[in-house]
Amino acid sequence: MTINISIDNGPAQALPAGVSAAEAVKTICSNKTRKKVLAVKIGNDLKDLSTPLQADTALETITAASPAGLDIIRHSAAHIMAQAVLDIFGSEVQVTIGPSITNGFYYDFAKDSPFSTADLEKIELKMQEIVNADLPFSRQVVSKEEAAALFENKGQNYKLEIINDIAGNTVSLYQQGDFVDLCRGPHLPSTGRLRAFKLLKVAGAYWRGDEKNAMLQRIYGTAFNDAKALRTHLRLLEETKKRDHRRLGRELELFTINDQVGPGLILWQPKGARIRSLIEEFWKNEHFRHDYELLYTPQIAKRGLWQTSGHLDFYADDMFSPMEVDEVSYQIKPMNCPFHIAIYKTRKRSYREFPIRWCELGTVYRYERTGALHGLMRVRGFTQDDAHIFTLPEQLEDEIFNILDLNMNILQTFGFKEYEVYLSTRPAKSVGSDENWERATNALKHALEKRGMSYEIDPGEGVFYGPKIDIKIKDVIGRSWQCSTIQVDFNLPERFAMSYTGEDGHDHQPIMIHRALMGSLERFFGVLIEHYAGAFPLWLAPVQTIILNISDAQNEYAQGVYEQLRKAGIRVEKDLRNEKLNYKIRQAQLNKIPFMLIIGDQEMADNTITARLRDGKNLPAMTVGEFLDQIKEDSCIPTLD
RNA sequence: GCCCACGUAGCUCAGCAGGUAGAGCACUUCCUUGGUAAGGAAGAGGUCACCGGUUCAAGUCCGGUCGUGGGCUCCA
Repeated sequence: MTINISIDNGPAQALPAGVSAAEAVKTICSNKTRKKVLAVKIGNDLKDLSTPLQADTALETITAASPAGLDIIRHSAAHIMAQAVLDIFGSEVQVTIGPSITNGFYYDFAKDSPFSTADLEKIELKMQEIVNADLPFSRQVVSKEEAAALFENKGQNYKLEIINDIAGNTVSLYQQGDFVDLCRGPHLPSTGRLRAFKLLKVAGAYWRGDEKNAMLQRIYGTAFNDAKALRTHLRLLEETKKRDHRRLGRELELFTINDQVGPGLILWQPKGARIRSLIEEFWKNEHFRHDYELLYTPQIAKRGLWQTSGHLDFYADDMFSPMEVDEVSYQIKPMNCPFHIAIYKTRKRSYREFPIRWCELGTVYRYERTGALHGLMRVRGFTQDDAHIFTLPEQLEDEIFNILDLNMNILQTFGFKEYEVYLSTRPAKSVGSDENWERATNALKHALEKRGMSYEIDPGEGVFYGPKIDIKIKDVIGRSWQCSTIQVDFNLPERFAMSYTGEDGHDHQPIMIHRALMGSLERFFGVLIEHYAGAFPLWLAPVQTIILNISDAQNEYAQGVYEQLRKAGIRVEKDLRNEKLNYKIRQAQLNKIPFMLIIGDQEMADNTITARLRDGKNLPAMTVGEFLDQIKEDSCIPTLD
C-alpha cells in the first residue's frame, strides 16, 4: 500500500505507508534541504522526523531558520544538559522542567547544594560528549501509570507530580542514551544535531514559580544552529551590557543610588536632572496645550484618607509604614489620586466644567521587595506623570482617544516606535455594575480602534475598579517596560462620594480616569538611556556643545564663543585645559556630547568655529551666528503638532 | 522575601599558602603649546561595606548585618 506525501507544497509522491517523515524528507527533498530539516509540521502540529506516516500527508519542513526550529534545538539542548547533570551528579539531583525560552533554554533541578560556575564547565564538557556520541532521541507513548512507575523507580518525584497534572491517559517519553524524560516534544533526530550551545548562568527558581514551594537550581543556557549565530548572540549580550542604564548612568554622571540614602531611591545628578527637567518642561507644555491644568499635592496624608480611598484594604502591603505626628497616624503616598479628589471636592461641580483634566508630576513611594529593585527600572520612590480626568459618561470615549493620541505623540517624540498594547477586562473580583464595565470597556476599545492601534485583550486582567489600557515600550534588549497606563475607575468616585450637578439639576457621579504616559520618570529615563545608549538627541543632551581650544593662545577667543552660546540659551561647556586636542576630543566623545566646537589659530583669525559631530564628521567652519541658526530648531524642546 | 554570586582608591580590577595594601583610568602639580578618540613626569588618594568571632597575626578563615548583581513558570 502506498500513500501520497507532499513536502513544503511540492508535488505529491507515492511512498510506502508507514514510512517515517525522515525517510520521506530524504526521498523527496534535495540533498541540501534535507540536511537542514530538524522536524516537520503536519497541520498545526510539530512532529519528530521519526514520526511514521500512515496516510496521505502534506508536510512542512522545520529548519533552524524558523523560531519553531530554534525552539526544538534549544529544547533538545535542555534535555542534553539534564542528561549531563544526571551523569555527573547522579541521585543527588532530581530533574523537573526544562523548556526553551526566548533566547535559549533552562532546566530546573532539585539539588541540595547549588551548582557552581565550575560545575557549569563540567556540565558543558559532558554535554559535548553526549553530542559527540550522536545519540538518537527516541519517542515513546506510554500510559500514565507506566510513566509514573518508571519515574518512581528512578526516584524522580517532580516528574510524578507533573504526570498527575497532565490530562488524558497517555504521556510521551523521550529517551537519548540512558536518559529518559517526560516530554511533549518534538526533538532533534539525535544529539549530534546540537551544533552550538553555551551554559550562561545559575539561578534559584521556585518550583512552579511559587515562593511557597521548594527552591530549585536553575541553569540557563542558549543554543543555536551554528557557532556563528551563537557568537553573534554572545556579542549582542556584551553590547546590551554596554547600554545598561546603570553603567551609563554612572559613566555619564546622570544618577546615583547610595547605600546610606537607601535602596531604590534615586539621586539625580546635575546632568540627569537637566534631562529630567527638559522632559518635564516638554510634558508640561504639551499638557497645557492640551487643556490640562497642573496640580501640586503633598507627600503624606492622614491614614484616614487611605482608609477612605481603600488603599489600606487593597494596597497596604505596597505602602511604607505609617508615622505618628501629634498622635495622628500619617502615611506617605503611593498614589496621587485621593489628593486630586480632595481638590475636586473643594466645591460643587457642574457638568458644564467637564471634562476636568488635572495633571501632576507626583512623587510617590511604594514598598518593593529588595530582590525586585533594579536600577531606575524598579525603585521605591518615583515620580509619576499622573493625571486624573473627570468626565461625563458620554465624553468617555473621546477623552480616552485624546489621551491615547497625546500619549502616542509624546512617546514618538522620544523615538519609540515599538509598542505592545493590552486592553484588560473585568476580573473576577471587582466593583461596579456590569453595565458600567461594558460601557467603559467598549469606550476603550473604540478609542483604540479609532486611533488605529492594534491591541491584545488581557481577559480578566483589569484592576478591580475598572478596565484599563496598558502600553509597553520595548527596549534594546527586547525587554518590555510598562510605561503608559490608562484606567477607568468606578471605585474612587463612589468611595469619596464625588458628584456633579447635571443638566437635569440632579447630582450624578463622575467617571474618573487615571492615566500616566511615561509612567514613572525614573523608569522612563532608564529606558531612554538604554534606547539612546546615552547619546541623547540634541534637545535632551545635558551638554549640547563643548568648546575645545587647540592651545591657550585661543583662550580668550574661546571664552567669548562660550559666552555667546550661553547667552543664546545653548547648554555649553568649555575644555580649555592644557591638553592635546586628541585627548579633549576623546573625552567629549565618551561624554557623548553632540557638538564639539574646535577653535585654533585658523578659527580665531577668521572669527569662526569648526564643529565636530558625535559621529566623527565635521561641519565646515562657520561663525557662531551661523552655527546657532543651524542648530536652533533641533536644540529646543519640541512642540507637538 | 527566597536561592546563588559579589562588595579592596571616584571608576575597572589585582592581591587570597592568613604576616597590617597594588595597577590602569580619573584627580592635583610641573614639563610639553600640540589640529580631530589617550604626550611625559611627579603627587595626592584606601578604618580592604559594617559588626562580631577564630588566631600571636584577618582584605584574606567563620558567623551575622547591610548593599549590589543574576534569577524566582515563556509550564512535561
